[in-house]
Amino acid sequence: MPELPEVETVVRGLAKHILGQKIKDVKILHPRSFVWDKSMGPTKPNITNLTVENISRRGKGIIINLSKDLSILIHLKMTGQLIYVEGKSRLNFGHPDSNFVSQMPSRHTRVIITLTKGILYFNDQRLFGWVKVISTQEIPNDKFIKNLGPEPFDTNFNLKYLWPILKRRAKSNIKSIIMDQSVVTGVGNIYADESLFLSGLKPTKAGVKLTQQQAADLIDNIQKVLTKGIKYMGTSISHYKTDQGSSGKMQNHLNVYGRKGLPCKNCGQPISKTKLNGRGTHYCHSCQS
DNA sequence: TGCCCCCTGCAG
DNA sequence: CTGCAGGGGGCA
Repeated sequence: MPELPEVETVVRGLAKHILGQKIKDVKILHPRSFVWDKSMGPTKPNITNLTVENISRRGKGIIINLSKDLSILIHLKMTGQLIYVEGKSRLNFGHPDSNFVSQMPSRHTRVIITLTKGILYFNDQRLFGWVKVISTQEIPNDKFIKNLGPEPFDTNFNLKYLWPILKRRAKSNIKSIIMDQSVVTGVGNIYADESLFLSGLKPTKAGVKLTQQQAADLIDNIQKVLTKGIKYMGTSISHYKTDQGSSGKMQNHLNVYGRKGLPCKNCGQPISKTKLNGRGTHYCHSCQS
């Protein structure tokens, strides 16, 4: 899925377009994709006529606050998309981005939320993602939200915080540590590989073996790579699209991810790809140790 | 704290 | 046909 930069891009786009709009209708095309918090009782909550008051992000989760103290929590997981189409048109001709998702609903549309001025489509090929209705005050107790560590740009994601974790998780490789959402939120497979490349660290390196300087640099590089990802509106390699249905541009600026066999942009040696923690893992054999 | 699993679809 | 895909929950 979308990692932090992709989710942040979607959140910023939605904030620009749907704030203040009222929900006119909700259509559920696949029951797996639409759930609600157990505190809401056994029957499907009705969110029609509620107003979109705020949109934010926590880790890779999207939080849409509605009126009447209700909220929608959304996780895109691997293949989720949230696409907003202004007006009632189903087709969008002449869009400048050739990768624009031209027809909504698509084959993988799971939930359709009709708003006052447009329609919000939740698409999800693999059905791992979800749209969850929850009372706003219950959000901190949500299973997904509760487990999240600090945001990567939060000042308390610092060496003093990370160092003891590296010491404690003595057997864990550094990639699995930075991808653990309870350690720091928002880093997924692409940006983990990219930040480890910038740090000159092999993904398999034991976290406990990092020096304090390396750990501090890693924090810095995680922030740098995520900032760059946001600047380029995310990485569109397979399913990710912005809220406007266009592709991100960060795939053109990656150093290692998806570059197996291509020359390292630093030393020219071919980029290696292996499997680590069950995930495809890219690195430069010569620049990272 | 690793590993299997949830799914669909596409490349090899 | 098998393996793989940007996530994370539940389970030893």
